[in-house]
Amino acid sequence: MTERDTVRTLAHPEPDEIRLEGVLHALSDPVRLSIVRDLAATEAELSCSHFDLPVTKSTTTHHFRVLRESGVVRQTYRGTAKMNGLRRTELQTLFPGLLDSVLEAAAAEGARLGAPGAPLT
Amino acid sequence: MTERDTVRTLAHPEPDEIRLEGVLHALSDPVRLSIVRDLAATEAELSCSHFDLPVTKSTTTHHFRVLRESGVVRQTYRGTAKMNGLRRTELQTLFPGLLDSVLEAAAAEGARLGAPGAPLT
DNA sequence: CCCGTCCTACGACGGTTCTCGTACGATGGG
DNA sequence: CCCATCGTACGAGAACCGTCGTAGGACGGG
Repeated sequence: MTERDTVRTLAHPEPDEIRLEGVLHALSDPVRLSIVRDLAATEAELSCSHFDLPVTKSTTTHHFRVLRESGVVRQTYRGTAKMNGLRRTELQTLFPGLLDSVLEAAAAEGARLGAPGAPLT
Repeated sequence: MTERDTVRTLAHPEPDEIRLEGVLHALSDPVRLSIVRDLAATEAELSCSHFDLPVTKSTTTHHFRVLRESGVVRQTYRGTAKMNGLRRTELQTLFPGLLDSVLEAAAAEGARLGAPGAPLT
């Protein structure tokens, strides 16, 4: 990394090109929201293939592209793998508290729907 | 209001039927986000015709229905007019802080895009 | 009772999205 | 050098979305 990513770079929107509507739309799909939640659960970057999604690889590529083009995630190549990281800082600067609220809301809904017993441990 | 809305009732989702994805999707359209912002700017309920939207009445009806069916607004008839109010309490209970974050983000983006000079007065 | 206003229903259209399968390029290990 | 792995590109189809126009129903005022 750091300087070894000269080849195969990917286009990302600048902070001032990130649109709230685009971010909300990106997060309004269950598959993509699940990706973002997994990404938010760790500080590390995760490869596309790390995710266990109920769609094919083609569709996975599509969803990651939507997330990247809306400015939610940053993607960098690492050998054959493509690593994904949340653009926390930019999003926090543009829309303070928004990402956290959505993640908390997703967690709340997940607990409400998938675990009525509320597993705390 | 209070008890005069016996006729012509509209179907609204219960709090436990409101889905985060649905709310985010409802808010990801510029017209609908504009409606929600206007609604949030006042405590009063507003009629559909009060809004000055760049679409026809048919489309306006469609957008209000999306907002109602996703659980974002509550609609009640008042004579020939249909009044619209944000479901602040339910949303705050289900997804604490989410609505506020989105509204702040929309305001921030509006200031960033529409008013680079930042009109404060 | 009639009419104007407000909103809805229905049908339609064009565009976008989500999904897939298959075929293809890029990288790194043996 | 070959091959396995990872991701992409390119169709392609089904579904959905945003938009409109027209026609029609409900309400309130004169």
